[in-house]
Amino acid sequence: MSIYDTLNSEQKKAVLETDGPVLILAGAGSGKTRVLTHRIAYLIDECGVNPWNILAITFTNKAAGEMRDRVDKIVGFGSESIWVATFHSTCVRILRRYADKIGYENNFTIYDSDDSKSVLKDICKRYQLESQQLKLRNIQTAISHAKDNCVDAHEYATAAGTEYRKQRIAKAYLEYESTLKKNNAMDFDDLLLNTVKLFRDNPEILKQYQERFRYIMVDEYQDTNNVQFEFIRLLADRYKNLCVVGDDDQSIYRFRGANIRNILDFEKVYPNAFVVKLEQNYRSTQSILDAANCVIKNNFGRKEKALWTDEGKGEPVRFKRCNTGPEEAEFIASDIVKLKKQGRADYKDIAVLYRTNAQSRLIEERFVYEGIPYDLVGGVNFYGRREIKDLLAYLKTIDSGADDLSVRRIINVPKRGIGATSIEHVQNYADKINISFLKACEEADMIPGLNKSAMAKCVAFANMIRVFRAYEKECTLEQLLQRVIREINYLDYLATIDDNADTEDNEREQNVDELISKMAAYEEKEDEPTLTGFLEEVALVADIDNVSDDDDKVLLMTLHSAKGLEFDHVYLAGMEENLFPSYMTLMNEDSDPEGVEEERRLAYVGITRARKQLTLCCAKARMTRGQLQYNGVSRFVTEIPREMLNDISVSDGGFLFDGGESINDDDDIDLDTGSIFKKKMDFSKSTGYGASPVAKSPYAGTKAAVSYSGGRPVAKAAPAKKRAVPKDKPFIAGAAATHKKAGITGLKKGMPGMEILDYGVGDRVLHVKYGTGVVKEIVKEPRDYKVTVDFDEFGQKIMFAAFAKLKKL
DNA sequence: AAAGCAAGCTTTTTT
DNA sequence: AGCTTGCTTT
Repeated sequence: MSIYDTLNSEQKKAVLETDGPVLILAGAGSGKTRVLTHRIAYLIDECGVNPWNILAITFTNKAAGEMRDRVDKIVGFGSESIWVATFHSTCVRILRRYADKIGYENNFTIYDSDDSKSVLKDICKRYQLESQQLKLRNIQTAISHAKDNCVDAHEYATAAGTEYRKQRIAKAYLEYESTLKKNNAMDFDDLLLNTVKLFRDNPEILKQYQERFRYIMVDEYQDTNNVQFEFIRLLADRYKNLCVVGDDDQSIYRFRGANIRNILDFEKVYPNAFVVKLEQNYRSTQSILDAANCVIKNNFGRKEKALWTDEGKGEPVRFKRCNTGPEEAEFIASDIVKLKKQGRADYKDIAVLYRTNAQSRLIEERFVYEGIPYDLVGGVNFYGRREIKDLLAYLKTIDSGADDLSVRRIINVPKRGIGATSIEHVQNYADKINISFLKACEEADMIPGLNKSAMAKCVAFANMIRVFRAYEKECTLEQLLQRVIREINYLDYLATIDDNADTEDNEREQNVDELISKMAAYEEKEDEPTLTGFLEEVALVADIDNVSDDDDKVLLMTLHSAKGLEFDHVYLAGMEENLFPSYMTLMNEDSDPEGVEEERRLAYVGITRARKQLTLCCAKARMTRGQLQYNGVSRFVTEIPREMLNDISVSDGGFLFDGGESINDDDDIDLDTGSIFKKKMDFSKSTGYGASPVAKSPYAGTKAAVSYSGGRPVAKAAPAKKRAVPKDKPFIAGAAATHKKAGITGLKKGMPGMEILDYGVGDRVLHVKYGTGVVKEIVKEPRDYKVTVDFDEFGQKIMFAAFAKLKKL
């Protein structure tokens, strides 16, 4: 008996069909990872394929790591030379070798979407590209989609033709591209697009990789976009041993450019493709699968399939409609407490899934209140935090210095008295002679318009970076980071930036510590740790990558993040029309019916995460963006026949939800379970948890709870006690603040003060920024003169004489 | 230069 | 509602 005998017949077919294109349509929970790993083992052990020739691509590092572990377990020898990686890291590895072939340096930096955004913002400002109809956000997604479709800036500009909107996007795109190139930086989309470019322009390099990767496997194929498709197509073009695994019903990343046609049309692109359907589910009970099937069958144009299981019916799917959002959270929390008490589940067997990150707050608050330990996935990314971005910018600058964005981020952080005006001068100079911002700082004494002290500060900054670079050569990465933090007094700086000094700064400090440990961990595990390598790793992690099931905690996350995971008990929160499906998709339903279909697939993903018990929850009324909204029950609930649901909305049973109908203000609702009127009152007072110690400041409590422990960027439920100890700290901080304030005012006294003005009403004056204008009015104030000037170009401005520094003409 | 304040936007999802 | 942003104020 071989390991392959444990597979079912369809799985076995998928494993044994090793050559040529293969499409595995793998329903949720049908054991696709198992198939993939066995397939790899089969290739190596039975077909004599060199592990070196195998490439397996996934979407997340977490998935890659899991696959790697499982492959290691069943492949006898050489499993370490199998290339298992995400799309992005695969491309980075290729580009680190060959970026110079397409006009980059090989040590390019990687921009996350925040970085792209700030670059674009500068551009939009400079060229006045933003408007009511065309917002920064639109431009950013337009560019991203263009890249997803392999359209570069020039092609986009050509295609834009006379269309004004597109012309402006094209302008932004062109500028954006040249800025990134100048900064030797690539964004996420570039990693793919540039690799494809590299392959297209350099057939010999492509051939080399084609020869290397003779057997290619792609997981989650339904979520590939067009560049990813092209990347794979090119790689597989020589041997065509391409095996893709996916489920069209789980395609949920269209907004990110994923093209569901890639999987639906696979057989058109590869007419001789071997197709296998895996429909037997090894995860969930039949009740859960029935619910999933009922929902997903409402989609059109899908590949027909239906999940089934050998296991029994199990418990029926539960449905609970609460009055309000907080009540929904309360229900979920108390239900979990019950599960735990009855010994039916550990915390780690439970997940709460929702459509939008904003929904996590209420649930978190309630969890803190009930003392339920939880991990929060997503939300504000660890690497998106200010203090982390600052330090990474230092590291990036030390590593390369070509990236102006990073240099400009830190040149005045902590404050060095280099203000916006000075930065502008330096930038202008750099632009003029086409050098980097950092280089311009080095030769700041050559910069016209820059005053003496600013010059000195810029040069000092450049020197400091030089010193840091020397450190890099002589000490470990961790020591380097520690030294940087110490020498720029970063922790002192952090203490000054948050005004609510009690918890915030402490949290930032913890994040800094966390970054240090991540650096240390990286150094530990890597054979040849480099700064570039660390920055790269950091740039390509997703929040979900850091989730491990070692901790006994309930997981809170969006439905998107949950793809690929499974739990005994799953709560789907916020099953309401306008929330899920979101009002955005409902608004565009007529013009874009695909949107709702994608939401339905998302519902399908959510439902099929559950192994034993699924609970669908919603609220009749909910606070959304500061407004009370009444939502009907989500269609994804009503698509499941009532008799298949156990409605527990009223504890004594018998109450059935009323269709998808929404309720109005003056509808009388459930006066027996607490009237909606009363709940409305609750909304006005924070979030309605009365006088509990946590409720005193529910949000602050939650924030404090979001800490970074155990090496992962996830929140954990913090005990509510935290407040008591640092009680005297705000006092000290407050005292310090007072001193500082006094210091500033003291300084102020010695400042310009009341000078005698050399101009009067009616005179023409010159302002450094606003140019020329006419003085309209001068009002004497206790400290200074308030001068009103009508500028020729900027209109009327009121300013203080001491700061305006007007010159009489 | 930096603090303080009003305005507007957001969040649907993220490698 | 909460957060970021830009403008005003000192």
